[in-house]
Amino acid sequence: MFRALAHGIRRDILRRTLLGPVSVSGLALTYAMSFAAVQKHVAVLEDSGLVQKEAVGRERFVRAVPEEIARARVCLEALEALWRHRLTALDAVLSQEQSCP
Amino acid sequence: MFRALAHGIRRDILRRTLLGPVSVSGLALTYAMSFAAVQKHVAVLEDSGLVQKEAVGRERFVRAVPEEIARARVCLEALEALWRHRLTALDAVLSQEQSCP
DNA sequence: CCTACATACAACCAAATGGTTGTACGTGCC
DNA sequence: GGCACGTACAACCATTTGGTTGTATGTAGG
Repeated sequence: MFRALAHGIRRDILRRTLLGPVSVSGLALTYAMSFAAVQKHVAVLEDSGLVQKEAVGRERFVRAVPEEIARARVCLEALEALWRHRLTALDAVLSQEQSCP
Repeated sequence: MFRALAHGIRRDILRRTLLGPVSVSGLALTYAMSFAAVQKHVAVLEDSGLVQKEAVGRERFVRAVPEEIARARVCLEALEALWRHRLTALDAVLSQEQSCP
């Protein structure tokens, strides 16, 4: 999932599909690459769950799944929490030392 | 930077170095891979700014830079904010329609 | 029915990634 | 000094990634 976020084009696709469903070709005409390349990026995003496709006629509309983005954010928050926990543990040690003259 | 987070081993190194500085060899003996491979993962983390190395004698202690992790989190929060903004924009449109009988 | 379009998918290619081993260098210790 | 250890770095290899083009399929519209 972080792998899917690791590419600028894919983060941009995510931004655009967060604002509302966009067809794959609608996405493709913005980027200086082939339609098939954009299709692959969408596929990577879809595999990671960050995006879903919905068929309407002959078009596939791509829309972001904000819950999955939240999962990534929560993962980073857990890392930061680890850091804060380490700080409070350090505080505990220091206050112990203070209580030992 | 998301590229650096995209590998499980690197996220694990990040977790461990958040709790306190660890030498590269200290990190290496936990993983079922060569020392050089772990060295490369640390280098990727260092290039992305998520981690810093400090020389003490012949050892290099690796410690996480929580501010950089926060930057990644903030980036995801911005995406989620985009989503919420889209919702409020939709609300605005709907309430406008309600006000047009 | 035929054409045009949106998509899917396979085959191919160059470059990046993730791993290995081997070698060299600096440092701590006997 | 000499040895062991921790690290750096280069060379090499397999696999993955990111892109291309070409071909096939389904659907909308005249």
